[in-house]
Amino acid sequence: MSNTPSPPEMRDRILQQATRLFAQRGYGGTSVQAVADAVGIRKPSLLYWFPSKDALRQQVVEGLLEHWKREIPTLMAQARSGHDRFASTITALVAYFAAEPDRARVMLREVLDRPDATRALMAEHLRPWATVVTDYIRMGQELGRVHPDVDPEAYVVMVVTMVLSTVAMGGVAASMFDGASDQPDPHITELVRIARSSLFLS
Amino acid sequence: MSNTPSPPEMRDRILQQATRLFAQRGYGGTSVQAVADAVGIRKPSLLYWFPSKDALRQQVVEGLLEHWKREIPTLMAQARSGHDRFASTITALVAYFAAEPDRARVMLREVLDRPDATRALMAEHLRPWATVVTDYIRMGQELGRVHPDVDPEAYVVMVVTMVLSTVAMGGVAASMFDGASDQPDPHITELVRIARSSLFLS
DNA sequence: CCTACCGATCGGTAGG
DNA sequence: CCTACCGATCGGTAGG
Repeated sequence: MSNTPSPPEMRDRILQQATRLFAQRGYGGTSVQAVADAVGIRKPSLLYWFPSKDALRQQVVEGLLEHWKREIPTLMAQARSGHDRFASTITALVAYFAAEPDRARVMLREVLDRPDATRALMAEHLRPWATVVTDYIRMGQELGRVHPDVDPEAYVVMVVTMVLSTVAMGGVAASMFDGASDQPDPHITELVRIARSSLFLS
Repeated sequence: MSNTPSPPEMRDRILQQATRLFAQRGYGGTSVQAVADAVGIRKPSLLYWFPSKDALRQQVVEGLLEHWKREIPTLMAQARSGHDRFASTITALVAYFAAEPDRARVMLREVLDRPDATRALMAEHLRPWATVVTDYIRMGQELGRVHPDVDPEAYVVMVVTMVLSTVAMGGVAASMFDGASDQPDPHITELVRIARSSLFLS
């Protein structure tokens, strides 16, 4: 009788296109009309599923964090001990983000646009996992495997910042040396090396 | 006879306010009207000094890069040899950016908004200095003072990324652990430690 | 540097 | 999910 698709499908399609456009042009640079066009519906139809542009933004961000909350445990499970485990886990983490750079871009933009609110949201969703890592680092310090002068909290923040930024900028300064922006691997390799080498002793 | 101030003054006032607003709200989220209001002039007056919003953006970015081009040599001169020199230089570098975070924020946003054009611009302005650092690293490797598996180019990119992002996000995840966002020092301290410890041997 | 003004687009609502 | 429509604001121009 009605042409209205099942709610979850259309909501997801809208969120998907909104994420893509927010990532590329930013929230302020993206009109509701542009998102509607990308989905293939009229603007008022979009505003039926999301009552306002700001509500759409909130849902996009909330969706990102829920997504990570769901996926991180799998990545975390790999890292239990030693250098190799650590390196492979952080590699997996970077690869995971690198596979969908738009999520990292939206998150970075969100931090720039609304620092306080975004910090609060990230804290709420990610703190449990951050705590697991900092506990692991402190244990490593007691065992004499991790540099004693590592600040566990600050270290985690810096690594997250590096991963997010590197993925989001997609090898920004790759062409600081040559014009090739299609091969981000050397930077990711170096990122992993830096993270590992600045953490463990020996 | 005329109320028109000397060109450089008004241009600078406009660029200053535009930098502040672009940093806070992004280019797409900032109207020409908002910049004019901040300066205290009418919109058409702003468009007399800068022919379009896009021209204003270009001048803001160009101004940032020229500014850094002028200041970096001073910071660079400190680092000639050894761990201490390196640490103090990178600390000075971070402190320099941290003192005016809006510049870092605009640059980060610019990379997100227009990746290719921004990479080209950064390359043009910063490549000479990047080369100095990579040469220094390679020399250190030959002398056995720097980790042999450091990728000099990628290392520089990663450190620049870390510095820019950390300053721009102003301790994003500071409140991933507690609510205090007014004390970015531990992150910067850790940043310097990571950069140093992942570069030098011993 | 200002007043006056432009067409286009903005986010959003009415009503079905 | 659509058509029709709203006031407000957008970047920009004319002309002085």
